[in-house]
Amino acid sequence: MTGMPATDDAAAGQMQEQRGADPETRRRLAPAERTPQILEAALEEFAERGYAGARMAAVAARAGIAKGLIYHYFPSKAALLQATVRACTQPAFEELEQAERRVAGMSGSARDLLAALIEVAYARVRKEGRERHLLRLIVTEAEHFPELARFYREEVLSRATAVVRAVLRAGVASGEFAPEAVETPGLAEVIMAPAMMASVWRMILGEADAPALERMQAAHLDLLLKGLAASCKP
Amino acid sequence: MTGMPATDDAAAGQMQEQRGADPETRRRLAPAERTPQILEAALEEFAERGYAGARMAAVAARAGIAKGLIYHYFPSKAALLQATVRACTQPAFEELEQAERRVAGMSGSARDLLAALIEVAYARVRKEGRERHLLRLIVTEAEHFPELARFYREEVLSRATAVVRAVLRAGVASGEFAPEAVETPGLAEVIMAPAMMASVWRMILGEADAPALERMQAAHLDLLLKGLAASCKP
Amino acid sequence: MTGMPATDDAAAGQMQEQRGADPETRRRLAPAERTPQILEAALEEFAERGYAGARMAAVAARAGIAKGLIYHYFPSKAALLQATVRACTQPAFEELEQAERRVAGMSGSARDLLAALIEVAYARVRKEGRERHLLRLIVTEAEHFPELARFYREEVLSRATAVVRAVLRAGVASGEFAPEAVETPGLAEVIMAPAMMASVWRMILGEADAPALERMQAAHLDLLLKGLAASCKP
Amino acid sequence: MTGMPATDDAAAGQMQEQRGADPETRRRLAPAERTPQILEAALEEFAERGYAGARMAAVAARAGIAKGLIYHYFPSKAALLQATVRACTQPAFEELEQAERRVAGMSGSARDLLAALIEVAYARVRKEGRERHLLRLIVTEAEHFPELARFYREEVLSRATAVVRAVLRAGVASGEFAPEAVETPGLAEVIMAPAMMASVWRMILGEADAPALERMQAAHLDLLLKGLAASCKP
DNA sequence: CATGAATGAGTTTTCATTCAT
DNA sequence: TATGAATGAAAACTCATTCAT
Repeated sequence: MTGMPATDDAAAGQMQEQRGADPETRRRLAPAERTPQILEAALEEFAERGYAGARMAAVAARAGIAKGLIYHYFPSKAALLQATVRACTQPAFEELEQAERRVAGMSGSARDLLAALIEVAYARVRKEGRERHLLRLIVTEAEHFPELARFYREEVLSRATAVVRAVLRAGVASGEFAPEAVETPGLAEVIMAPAMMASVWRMILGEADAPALERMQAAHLDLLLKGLAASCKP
Repeated sequence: MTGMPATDDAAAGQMQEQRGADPETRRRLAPAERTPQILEAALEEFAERGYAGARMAAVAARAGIAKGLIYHYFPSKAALLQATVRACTQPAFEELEQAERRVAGMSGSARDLLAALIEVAYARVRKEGRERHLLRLIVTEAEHFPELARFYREEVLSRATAVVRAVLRAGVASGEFAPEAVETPGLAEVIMAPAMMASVWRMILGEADAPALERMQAAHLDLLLKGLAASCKP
Repeated sequence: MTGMPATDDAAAGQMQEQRGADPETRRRLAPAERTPQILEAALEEFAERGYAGARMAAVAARAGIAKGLIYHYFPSKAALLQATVRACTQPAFEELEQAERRVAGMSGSARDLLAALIEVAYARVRKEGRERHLLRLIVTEAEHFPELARFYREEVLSRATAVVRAVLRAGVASGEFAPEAVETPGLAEVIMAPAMMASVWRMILGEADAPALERMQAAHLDLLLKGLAASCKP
Repeated sequence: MTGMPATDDAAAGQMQEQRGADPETRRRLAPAERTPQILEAALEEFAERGYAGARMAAVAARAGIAKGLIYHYFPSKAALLQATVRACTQPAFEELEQAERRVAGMSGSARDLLAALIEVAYARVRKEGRERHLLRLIVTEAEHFPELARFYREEVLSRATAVVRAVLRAGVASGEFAPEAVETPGLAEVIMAPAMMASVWRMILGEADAPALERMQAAHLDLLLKGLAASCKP
């Protein structure tokens, strides 16, 4: 009994669920390549666990790199979240703008416009991935990270509201929608709420247990068309 | 987003002192008194910080007791959350039932019924307190604590849907609402979504920055009345 | 949702494995009755878990009383162990003395005496209960509680050695045993070791897996009779 | 037994500093070096205090590292003990095997063989260090950690018994020992018990107060030679 | 005498962060 | 740039002991 041998099983190296390839390949990337890799991993981890529950080690593992390397790119956990939000927010912003332009650029009746708007909205909900993660982050951490609330307010809510209002104005102008549609404050929010709530329900209940999107979308459009129609006299 | 973690607001200074009584005497309470006290504190802490972010010491401080005492009543942090959810869920359930009965017991036109339903829904959103906390918990932690998702699905979503459908049926039966109202799946969800989303917006943006409730409520009711009306021919 | 109800399941009162009778019966005992009850419980707990591993709450539970009551009788955990050892040690001491006298009082050949001695020794090993617990305590805690070592040295080892020597002397005197038997230091220890080791083996391996007592006893006696015999010329 | 817990001897003062190197630099070692270092420290601590009494902080201090580092290598206190036992057990096993071979490889009379066996056994007892610690651990914690009991049963007891039986067989074959020696079950255990008990006595009473090894060894061998001799007619 | 709620000083365990290699 | 061993401060949890009832 001269040397106490290292027990093979118990020792080091738990939680190696790297993503990246073999250890050789993963070395020496330029910051421009490494950064988005880390941010992607961070987004997933933060969205899944929340800020407090996220572990830097887990982010590193998801990114397939060592813990320490994160600190070459971001000075702290908080900074990583900040960067994550910004990185996430930028494309989301662009995508929203795109959708906005798409709707704005449309010709046709206001009813078709509305239908297109609704379709775009539910399409966003259907989509997996970054946006869902971002929403999760917003809902979960907005209270603690004001930038998230700001982004949601300015880039999501008010933009969406603006688009809806534009459509309403077009409909009223063309005589398709009742004139009140442009004068009722809060209407735009009511109009877009169901699609957004569908997203939240999916967050809470999961894809499987949440209300079916197609049905909601159809019922939603139908209700709006009737409810906004100029000819409608309740 | 300048100094990431939003300066730990209230509880920063090092855990605020007791709640009510004098900090001197060590009060001995019966478990039946102490338990809800702890659960109350836990609900606040969990809702405010999320499960991972919540600290047992903070719960104890909120309840005005020593850390260790919590473990006299609950064996672990997870168990405390579990108990908190259950305790929280029970009264919430009862209140929902009450609201349900109130609507069900109403006489009058379906349009009045609908108005009443909407009023009840927004009234819930307006109310501060435990419910808001519970919602926060659900949205934030449902993924990690299935009981929360279960509660939301069974006690909130499906109940609410049922009530809405009942109103729709009544309206169709009385000829006030168009017949499709009872046949369109997903309609009930669309109908109640705006009120629920209003709650989520308040969670994300705070009381001040969220869309105004009264406006939404009015626009919401108006849209529904028009959209559901039998006479409406879009 | 007015009061947060106490969750029935999670709350208080784990580990009630009282021994005593119904809660009414167990009240108000005179110290003379309560003390041994506690000491008994303490012995079991200390023997089973060791000093550090023993919990006062567990002792109380074993004794069927409340934690606090122990402190009416013993000022601290250490004091409880001390008292336990003393209480345990006293009867053990008496029993040892008795066995000593029994052997001393025997008439007959030294060989019979030796057989009787061996029988007494193994009988002790066979016996369950307090002694086994005391031995466990001694082996486990002697290092930390000198009184235990002292007791073992003075009351167990040296007494046992003395008895063995007396038998040897008798055998040599009667010519049955070879004269060296009284002059060889360490022989007495060697003679009694197997019975004691049998006890230790039972501690380590449990009743079931330890070497069979009957076989050891027979082999032991046989070996001694041959090995000590005056007629033996190896 | 005056001041119960025997004044915490060495480690009292507040945890002795490092072991070897300068306390300044933070040394980065390969796991293959650090692991045995920790296991060594753990063995000492566990042996000295028992599982329940051992403190992770003390293990860390003995190893000259920070508390947290232990958890880099072992997930919990229990796992550390487990690993310690395994690590400890491996060399012990090898040494036992060596001793076995040494005896097996001997030529000469069975009496010489027996003498050699006894010498090996007492030599083990005399030796300080890891073995003593392992024995302590086994005696103290076998009940709670079955692996310890298993190791003792399979690697110590049964091996030792086998060696003794081999010697007995050789002696009977050569006519030196009486034929019963191979047929008496339990004899092997009786034969090796005194050496083992000597170890236990040292554990209980300390080096100083335990029966003298040399005397026991001499008396032991003498008794065996006489008791096993073919020529002996008691 | 008796209870068990309450405390507080530890102990184990976790993890962001640092730094030797 | 990259690693993961190492640290330290904090958080979860335990339990001997106290004390209101």
